[in-house]
Amino acid sequence: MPISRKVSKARIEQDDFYSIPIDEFFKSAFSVDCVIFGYHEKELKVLLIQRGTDPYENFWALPGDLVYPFEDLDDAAKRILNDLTSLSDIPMRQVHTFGKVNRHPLGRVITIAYIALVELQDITPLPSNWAKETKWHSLKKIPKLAFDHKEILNECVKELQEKVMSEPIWTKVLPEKFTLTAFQELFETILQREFDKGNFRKKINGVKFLKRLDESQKNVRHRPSVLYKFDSKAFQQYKAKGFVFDF
Amino acid sequence: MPISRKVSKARIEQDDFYSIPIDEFFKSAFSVDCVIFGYHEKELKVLLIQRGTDPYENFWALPGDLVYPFEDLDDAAKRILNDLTSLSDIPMRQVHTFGKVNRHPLGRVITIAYIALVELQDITPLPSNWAKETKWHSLKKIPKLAFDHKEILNECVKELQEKVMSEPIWTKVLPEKFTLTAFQELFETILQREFDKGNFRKKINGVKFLKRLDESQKNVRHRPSVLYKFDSKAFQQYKAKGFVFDF
DNA sequence: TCAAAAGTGTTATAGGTACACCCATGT
DNA sequence: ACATGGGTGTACCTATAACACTTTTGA
Repeated sequence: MPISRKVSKARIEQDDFYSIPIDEFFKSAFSVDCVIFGYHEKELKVLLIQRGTDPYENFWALPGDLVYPFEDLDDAAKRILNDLTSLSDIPMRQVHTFGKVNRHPLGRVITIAYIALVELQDITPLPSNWAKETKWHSLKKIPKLAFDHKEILNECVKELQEKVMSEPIWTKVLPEKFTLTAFQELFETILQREFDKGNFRKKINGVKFLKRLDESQKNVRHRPSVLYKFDSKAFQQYKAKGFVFDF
Repeated sequence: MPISRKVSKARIEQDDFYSIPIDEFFKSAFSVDCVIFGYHEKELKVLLIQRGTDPYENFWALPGDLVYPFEDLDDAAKRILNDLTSLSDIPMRQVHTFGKVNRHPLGRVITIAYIALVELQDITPLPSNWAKETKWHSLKKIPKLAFDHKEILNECVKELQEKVMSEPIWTKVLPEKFTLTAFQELFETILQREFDKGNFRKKINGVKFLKRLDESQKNVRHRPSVLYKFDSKAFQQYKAKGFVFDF
C-alpha cells in the first residue's frame, strides 16, 4: 500500500504543533528487540548476539532490528526470531516499549520488546548480518549489555514469569506428549521456586486442558510415567474465563 | 542533546538492510494515545475528543498526539493528560503499542497506549488544539471511534482491571480519607462484580497499607463510617513481594 | 532385590462463602 | 421510633501444605 506522504504532511501541517515543522516528527525509527528464552532440562537461557558494528561494537546485546516501513511490529519480531533460529511457528508476545530520548546514540529510536520461549536443544543459533556471534547465555551470568538492554531483559524476565501462568507459552518447549514431572520442572525453573509433587499433580488433574493419555514412557529404569498432552481447544474455554494457574 | 544525524546514517548504511536505503527507516513517527478513565460514584467513564481535522474529522477518538523528537514517551502521555484536564500529578501507565502498517491513513505512525484513572468530578475537560469537543463517555455507550481506537480502548479496559489489583492506581480517585464502602464500590465498578461486605472488609483488615483512622464521617443520616487512608510507604513492601488483591 | 522416580492417600490448618444480626446516627 | 447504611460474628465448607506411603520399572 503506497503512502501519499506529500498529502499527509500538507494536511498535518495545518495543526502547527507548537511551531515545530512536521518533518521533524517524521525522522524517527522504531526497532523490535527480541528476548528469546531457551529452556532445556531445568535450565533457562537467553539468546544474545555480539554486535558487529557501531554503536556498541563487540558488546553483547538482545537481537533486534529496525522495523521495515511496510512491516507490522509482530512480523518484525517473527522475522528476527526466524533469522537467528530458523523457527517460524513460535508466537511472540509484546511486552513493553522503551522510548527514552537518549537510549540510542545515533538518533531517535524507540524499541518494542518481545518475548518467546523455545526449546534450547532444537536450535543451533545462526549467524546474522548484524551479529558477530550468537550464543545462549545463562540468566545467572549476563554480560554487560548494549543500549538499555539490561533493563529490557529484566522487564522481560518478569513478564515471562507472569505470562507462563496465564498463556500456553510453554507448549513449544515440551514434546507433544510430556510427563507431569517435566511439566512441573519447567514451571519450577521459570518461576524459581519448588512445588510439592502431590499437591502440584492435584492441581493439574483439576484442569481439563491437560489430558492424560493411555500411554507411558518406555525404557526408563524406574516406573514409567503416564504421558499428557495439551488440548488447545479446551484451553480456549479456560482462557475466555480469565484462567491463570494458581501455584 | 543534539543528534548527529549525518554520522548516524552513514554508519548504519554499512549494514545494508536488504538494500532499502536507511532514509526510509527514518520517516516514521510515533504517537501516544491516552485512555483516561474517570470514576465517580459507581460510574466509570472515558474521556474522548471529537476530532477537528482530517483524517477522521468529526469522529470521536482517544486523545493523543505525536511525540516530540526530544520528548520521552511517558512525558508525552503526561502532556496530553495535562492539556485536557490540567492534572499533572497523575501517574500514567503504558499498556501496549499498536503498529499495524495501515492503521494511520497518512503515513507510518505507531502509537503507544497509556491509561490513567482520575476523579471525574474534579475535572472540566478543556478544549485543545486538536479537538472540537472533549467529553466523558460512559463505557457502555461508546460511539464509533477513529483509527483502531476501539481496539485500543478494549485492551485498556482489560488492563485497567488487572492493574487495579496490583497497583495503587486508584489513589487519585478517592479522597485522602475514605470509607471502606467507597473503596469497595470503586472495585465493584471497575471489575464489574459484587462483593460481600463482611468478607471484603476482612480482606482489607488483613492488609497493612490501608490504615484505619481515629476519625469518622460527619453529618450522615446513618451510623458514621470510620475513615481509612492509604499508606504508600507500607505499600512499597507489599509491592516488593509481588502483592495483588485476591478478590 | 535394589535404586529411582511415579503416583496416591491422609491429616491439620487456613481461608473462603454465605449468611444473620447488631450498631450509631439524623430526622 | 424508624430508616439507613456501618460493622461484626459464626458456621460450614473447600482448598492448601506437609508428609508418608505404595507402585512399577530396569538393572
